[in-house]
Amino acid sequence: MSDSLEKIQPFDLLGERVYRRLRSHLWSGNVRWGETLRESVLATRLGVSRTPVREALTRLAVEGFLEIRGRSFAVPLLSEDDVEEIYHLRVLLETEAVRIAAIAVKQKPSRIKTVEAAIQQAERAALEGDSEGFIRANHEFRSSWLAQVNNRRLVAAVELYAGLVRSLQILSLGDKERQTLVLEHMQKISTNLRAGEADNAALTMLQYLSIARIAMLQSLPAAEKTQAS
Amino acid sequence: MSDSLEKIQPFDLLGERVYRRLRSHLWSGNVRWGETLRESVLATRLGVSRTPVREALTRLAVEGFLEIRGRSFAVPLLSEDDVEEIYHLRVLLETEAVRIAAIAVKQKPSRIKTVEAAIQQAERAALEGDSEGFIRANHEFRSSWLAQVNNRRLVAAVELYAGLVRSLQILSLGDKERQTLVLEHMQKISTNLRAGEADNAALTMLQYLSIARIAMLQSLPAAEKTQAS
DNA sequence: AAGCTTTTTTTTGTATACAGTATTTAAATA
DNA sequence: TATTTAAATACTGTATACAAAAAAAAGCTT
Repeated sequence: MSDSLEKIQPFDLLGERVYRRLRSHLWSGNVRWGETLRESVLATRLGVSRTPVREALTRLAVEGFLEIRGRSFAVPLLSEDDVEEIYHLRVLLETEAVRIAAIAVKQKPSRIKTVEAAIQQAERAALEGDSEGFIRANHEFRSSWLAQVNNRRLVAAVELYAGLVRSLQILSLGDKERQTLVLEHMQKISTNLRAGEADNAALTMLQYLSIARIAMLQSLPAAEKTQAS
Repeated sequence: MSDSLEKIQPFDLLGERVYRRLRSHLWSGNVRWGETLRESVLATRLGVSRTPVREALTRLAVEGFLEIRGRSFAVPLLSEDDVEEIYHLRVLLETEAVRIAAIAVKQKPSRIKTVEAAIQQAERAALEGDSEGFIRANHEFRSSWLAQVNNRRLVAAVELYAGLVRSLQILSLGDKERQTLVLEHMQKISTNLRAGEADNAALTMLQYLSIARIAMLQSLPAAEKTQAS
């Protein structure tokens, strides 16, 4: 499978590395929602100049991880409406994507292996009370079935909208009961995939996302009512 | 409706203006597919420095209007697979979006007016043999029904993927017969919307996109087979 | 002349400089 | 003391400088 003489890839540029660092920083949840970012602060803390920071911020803003407030970039404060919008899209995209994955697994059953590995990882994390590990496994689970989807743009879109609520997952997936519920759905989806039941997989995904949506809404930061004068 | 004392908006920054100019340049079709762009050339021609050009290129790349080839930005060469990917997504997103629009029109029928205006514009352009005007009207038509969709992210996604094939439309929508076919579907969708028939609107949209997909595939630039060594 | 080195040129990636704008702080007036 | 005005500060937007990398050109060898 792997080509020992594949093209050697140039090491990551600063702009790329800053982008990834900032994105995972946003995902980490250690940010104040609504906070406005100062380029020079980030640049200093990351030990680079403002140029690659600015590039990273631009990319993050285009993707929706940041918003433009006035002339600066800010961490968006997700409202209920935002969560509704995102979950509407997630249902649309992920039910379709998982359908495609089910068909792919049907054609070559061995493809289910990575999915099952991710579930085992999640089971272990849930048992050990390792919330961070559970979130990682959850992400691994999504990657594993998405790997069976041959539409790269669809995959990118799924990952994008899932990523937009990632910081809320930390609040939502810390709960033990919720972990069990999520785990059950992961297992059910895996079963559907293994059986090649595209429609069932889509249905289970819908159910999962409905639960996740409610969890997200509950763990939403209290929206400060800003009044226009 | 309009507030005479609404917030005065700052004039567009260079980065924004360059972004729009480059995007419409890409849409214009006056570009060589696969061509690799040189920042300094663009900067000189636009009379600005490389900085805002770079910002615009970054944004365009994130959105998929450009691709990163090595260290530079390049105009992507759309393959058959790309068109299939994009149309798969367009069907998914636009059938759902038009459903929502139909419900919105049902609740307030006057909302159909802008849609009908766009169709009239298209009819006039088709009659006068004004291809450019027809493409504009086609775009106007999409904007008008999208304005009834209250999910901003869904709207943005629809516009994004529609935009990715815009340069191909020039080749595809120049044809007189095709214009008639497209016009018929626009009218049918409008009728469905006016009647508040969400499912029918979605179905008509699917039919329209199926036709458009084939047209796009036919007007695809001959793919030069690049062989890896 | 074909292929390999070496040199030159071009182009990008990042840092920095600087001007204009927004924001904060301080001063002044009522 | 509250409010307005003025001064100072900080931050962004854009241009430019410079170094490293890539590409192109020239020279050498066989």
